[in-house]
Amino acid sequence: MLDLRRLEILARFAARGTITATAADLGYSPSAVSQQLATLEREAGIALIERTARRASLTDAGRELAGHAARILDAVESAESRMRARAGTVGGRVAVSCIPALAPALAPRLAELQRVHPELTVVAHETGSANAAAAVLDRRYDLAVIDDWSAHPPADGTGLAVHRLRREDIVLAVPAGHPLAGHPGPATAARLRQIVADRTWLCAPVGQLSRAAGDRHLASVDATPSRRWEFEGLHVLAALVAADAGVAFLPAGMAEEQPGVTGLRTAPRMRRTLLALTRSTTRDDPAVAVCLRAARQALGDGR
Amino acid sequence: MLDLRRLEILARFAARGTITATAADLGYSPSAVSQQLATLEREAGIALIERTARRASLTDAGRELAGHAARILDAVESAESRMRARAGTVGGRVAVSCIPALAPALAPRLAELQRVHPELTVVAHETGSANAAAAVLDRRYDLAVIDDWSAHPPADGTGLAVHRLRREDIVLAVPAGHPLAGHPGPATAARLRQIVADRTWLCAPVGQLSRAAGDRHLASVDATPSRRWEFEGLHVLAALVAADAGVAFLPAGMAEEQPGVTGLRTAPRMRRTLLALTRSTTRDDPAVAVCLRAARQALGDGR
DNA sequence: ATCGAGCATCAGATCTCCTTATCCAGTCCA
DNA sequence: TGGACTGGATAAGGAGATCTGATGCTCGAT
Repeated sequence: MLDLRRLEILARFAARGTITATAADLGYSPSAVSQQLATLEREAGIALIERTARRASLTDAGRELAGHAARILDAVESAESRMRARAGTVGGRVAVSCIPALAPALAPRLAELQRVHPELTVVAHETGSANAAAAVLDRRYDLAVIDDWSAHPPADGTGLAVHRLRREDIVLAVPAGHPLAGHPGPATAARLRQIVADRTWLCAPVGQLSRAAGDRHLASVDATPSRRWEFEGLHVLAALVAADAGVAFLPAGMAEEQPGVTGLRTAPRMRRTLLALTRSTTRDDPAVAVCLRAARQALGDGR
Repeated sequence: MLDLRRLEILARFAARGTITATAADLGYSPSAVSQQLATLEREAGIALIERTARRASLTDAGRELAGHAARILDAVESAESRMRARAGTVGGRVAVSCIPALAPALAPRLAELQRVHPELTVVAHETGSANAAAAVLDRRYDLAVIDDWSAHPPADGTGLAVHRLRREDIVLAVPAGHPLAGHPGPATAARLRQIVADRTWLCAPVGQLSRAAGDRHLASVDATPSRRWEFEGLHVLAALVAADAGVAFLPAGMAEEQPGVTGLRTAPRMRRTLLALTRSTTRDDPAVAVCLRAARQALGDGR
């Protein structure tokens, strides 16, 4: 009978592509991974891996078996979650990912969990929203807090459970001294076109969801920034606006909290949604549930 | 992570009910089973087994986990079959069950397989048709050859693949010296009513499918045997008819082969269907496929 | 040409798991 | 009532699996 741990190694290898990375992910030595994959090939009775001296890649059979492995591991994880739910024990290791901007708000809540549930180990990382879904499905994280800048955030899908934490309005952040700050009407298309012509436009680097959403909005009102500066991190953008370095789109809460910044409602309205992602196989796991609840308390809008 | 072998032990325990029987099924000592189940409980973090001194039975959690285990093991077996199909190798162990009457015809074909495919091990048993489906689903057998005496044989169902091998007419077998043997018209209702009044009715014991089907037929033509003898095995019944001990329903082929017996067509027509059962998870396994092909050649009607 | 990344293989230490032996608690039966 | 039997748990020991660390190989990049 095929061995579950070997199947897990194969699935991880399919996701990562090299034996060394697979070993690092799983906490084994590359040697162990190499041996286990060799054993799995013997058990399966067919070549799963194409070996060159420097590179190992999956054969067709290997790819197919990795697919089966993913489904099998899902079923096992699901069964484990159900048992933990029955036992009602909060324990084990939960890997959490959070976008950097929200980490300061989330971390204390998670730290508190460790106090309430001594058996629980939370491992938290900061990562962007872009690949979070894949990372959760890949079991690199069990819970990921991300933001979604599109009008219609994703819903539960293949293996992924999506939990809406909060909706936030996006505002045009201008320095408190700016003429528009005195007339706090909405940032209409005309106003936007004018301001991007006058002032430096501050935004996230290409590839970030907030950048794409902001660019879409500007394009929709036919506003083309005359000068762009790119910075990583919404808090950095907020500080730059306060320092009169330019203007930017920011979440309303963040603009309010930043002294020296005034936020103007956008028209048409622009929003982002804070989401938490889990695997549907861990839906029943109490450990994941308490982490999700902590995220709701730290970041949710109370619903 | 839950261990696959332990899950298999749990699933088997759920099917058998005692640790000793589980161990016997899997070829372990009871001690090993006991230890593995204890380990599984520790891993699952919840009691799976209710232990009294003399009896071990599943808790609710244990029953649920056994259900998950069955699905997981199905997925694993399916993956294994797919890999074997890709490799195209006929090997491993195939457990075959066959109803006693057909075993003499099937066995030589299976023996030949062992010659053609040295890597293949076939383990054959004779069992009745009644519990064959459950035994196949339970992995006690990989292939079961059974007969079905109902008008509408079962089709593929939950996890079971049904392969039709042959349909056979059922005839009324009378001794060659009997008056009806000279007038080989069909055994109509009237003739049946008369003959069961005159002669001893030979049939299989209660519980056999052939017995139930025969009784149904007799009842449908309102014929009540005046005297019954019950014997196990259709070949035995054929020999008894030849020895002028009575009359019986027999498959046409069996009646023809038996010297001293004449078969009369039944009206309405009565038939049995020879079926082979496999798990749908082993549909792709070449080893099961060659055994099924052997059964078709030995017992099928060439379609 | 040299270096480094990635992988395979080997030897040894550790750990897992199975078996045998023994014990315990009910149940059956005389 | 008291053995014999059945079903299960536990302890000890050995066989086998698996991990690590060391070593060597190949290929591509500097």
